[in-house]
Amino acid sequence: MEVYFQLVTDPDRLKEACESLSGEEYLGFDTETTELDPYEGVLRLVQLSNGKNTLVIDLKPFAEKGDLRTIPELEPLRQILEAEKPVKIAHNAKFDAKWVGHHLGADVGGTFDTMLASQLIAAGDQDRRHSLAEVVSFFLGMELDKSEQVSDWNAESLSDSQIEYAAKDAAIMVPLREKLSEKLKEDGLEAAARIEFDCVTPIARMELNGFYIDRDCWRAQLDKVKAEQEEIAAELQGLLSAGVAQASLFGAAEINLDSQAQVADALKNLGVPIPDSTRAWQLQPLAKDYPVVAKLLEYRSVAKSLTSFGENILEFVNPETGRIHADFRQIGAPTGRFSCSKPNLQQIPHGPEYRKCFRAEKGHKLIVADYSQIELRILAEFSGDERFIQAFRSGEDFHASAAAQVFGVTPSEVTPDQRTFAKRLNFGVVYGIGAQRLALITGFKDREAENILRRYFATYRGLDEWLRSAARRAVEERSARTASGRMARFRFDESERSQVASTQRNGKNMPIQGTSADILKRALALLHGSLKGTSGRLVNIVHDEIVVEAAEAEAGSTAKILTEAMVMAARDFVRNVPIEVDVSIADDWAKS
DNA sequence: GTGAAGGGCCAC
DNA sequence: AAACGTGGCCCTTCAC
Repeated sequence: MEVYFQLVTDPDRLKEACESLSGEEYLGFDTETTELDPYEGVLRLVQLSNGKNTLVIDLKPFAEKGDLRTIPELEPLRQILEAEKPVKIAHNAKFDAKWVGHHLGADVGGTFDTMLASQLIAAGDQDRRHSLAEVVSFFLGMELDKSEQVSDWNAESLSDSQIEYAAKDAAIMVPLREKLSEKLKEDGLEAAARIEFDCVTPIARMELNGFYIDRDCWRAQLDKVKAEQEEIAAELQGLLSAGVAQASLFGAAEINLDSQAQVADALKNLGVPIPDSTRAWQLQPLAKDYPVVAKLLEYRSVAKSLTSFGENILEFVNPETGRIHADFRQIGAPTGRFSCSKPNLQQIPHGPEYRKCFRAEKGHKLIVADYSQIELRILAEFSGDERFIQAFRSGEDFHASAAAQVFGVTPSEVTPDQRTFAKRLNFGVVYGIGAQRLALITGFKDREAENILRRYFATYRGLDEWLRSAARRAVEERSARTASGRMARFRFDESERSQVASTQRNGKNMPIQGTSADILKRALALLHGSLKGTSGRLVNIVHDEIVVEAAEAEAGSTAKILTEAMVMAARDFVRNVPIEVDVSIADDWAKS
C-alpha cells in the first residue's frame, strides 16, 4: 500500500491540514505514545487519515508552547476529534481516546472501533485474535509490520521509518472499516456495533477518572482480617494435624492449608467422608457434623479475602491521582458483558467493610444506581408471559408474588421459605437450571424439585415456551442473539449429550445476559452525554450497576440524570415490562 | 525461574 | 460423574 503522508509540526500547517480533512465521513485515527499508561507517558503523535492523505501530527513542538490541553494552537485538532463527523476509526479506540482525553483534554466524538467490530463478528469464537495485525490479515489479507510499535517515541527527531509506520496504521483503518462495515451489515450486527462504539469514550473517561479508595480504611480492614486469619489458621492446623500426629515424634507435621491435596489427605485421616473434591458446596453439608470442615470453610473464606482483596489492591493506586484506574474490556464475555482487571473492580466483596473504603473525595458524593432484577424483566419481555409480567406490574415484591402464583396462595400468605425458594428458582431459570441442581441448592429431593419446576412452568407457560424455543434455536442455528442483535456462536458435538445440554443452557442465558449488557452500554452512552458540563464523573460499573461521583451540591441532580439515562436505555429493548432503578447517594460504596 | 492447568471462590 | 450462565485472581502442582 502506497501511503502519502505529511508530517505536521507547526500551528499554521495544522489548521490548514485539519480543514482539508474535516469534510470526510470517516478518518483513520491512531496515536503513538511513549508508555501504555497515559498518566505515565508522553503523547507524541496523532495520526489522521482519509486513506489517501495522512497527517502525522508531532506534538513535541506544541508541548514546548505550553499545556497541550489549553493551548489554542491545538484547537483545530481538538475540534476534529470531538466532532461526531468525521467518525474516527481506530483499533482499540479506548486506548487512543484515553490518551487524547488526558493529554489534549478532548473527548473523542464519533467512533468506529475496528477491534470491537472484529470481536462482534467473531461472535465469541475463542480462536480468533483481535490485534491490529491479525485483524488486517484476516479481513484484508495484508501483512502489517508492527516492529516500530515499541520503538523510541521519545526521540528528539523521529526516523522516516517511524513516521511511515505511524502513517500506515492510520491509513489502513479506512479500507479496514469498509470491509468490517460490510461484514457487520451482513451479519446483522450494525445496531450492536453502534452500542459498542458509542460507549468507547465513556469507558475511556471512566478509566481516566478512576475510583477513589481510602487506603487507611482498607489497611485497617486488612489488619482485622489478618488477625482473624492467624487465629483460624492455628485452630485449623490443630484440628487437621490430629490426624497425622503419629507421623512424627516431634509433633504434628505442618500442613499447607492452601493445598487442596494436603488438606484432603488430612481430612481423610480424620475419617471425614470427603467427596471427590473439597469445594465449598460439597463440604457445606459436612460442616455441621465435623467441626474441622466448618473451620476449613471459615479459613478459605478469610484466606480468599486476604489474598485477592488484600494489600495487592493498594498496589494499583495511581500515585499521581491517588485513585484506582482499572482496565475494563468492553466485550469481556461473548455475551457482551464487560470484564475488568488490574484490579477487578467487579468482584469486590459486597460486605460493607470492603466497599466502605471506596469513597467519594472531599466535597463529593457517590451516586450508586442499579437495575432492579433487570435479567428477569428481560426474560419477561422476551417471553411475553402475562402472569410473569403482571408480577412486575403489580409493583409488589417480585419474588413474593412469584411465590404466591407458584404455590397458589395469596401474597400475604407467602412464607419466608416460599419467598426464598421462589427467588432461587427465578434466578436459576435465567441460567437454564435443571431439577437436580435446584434440588441441590434448595435441599429438596430430586422428585420434589421436579414437581416444583413443573408447577413453575405450568404457572408461566409463556416463559416455558420461550426458554424451550431459545434452547432449540441455539442447537439448530448454532448461535443466539440479544435484543440488539449481538450474536454468540456455539460450537458443539451434537452426539455429545452434555455438549448439547450446555448449548441449550447458553441459548437461554446468552440473550438475557447479553441484552442486560446492551442496556448498560446504551445507558453509559446516554449518561456520558448528559453529564457533560456537570461535576459528575463515571467511576465504576458492575454489570447492572453504575457508580458516579459528583460534587455534593450536584448529587441530587446527578442521581436524576443517572436514573433517567438508565431507564431510557432499558426502554430501547424492554417495552412491556416496567423498569426500576434503585439509586442512592452516599459518601461510600457500602450502601445497598 | 516461568508458564499452564486445575481447584477454589469473589462478583453479577 | 453426569454441571445453572459470565468473568478475574489467587494458590498449588507439575512440566519445561
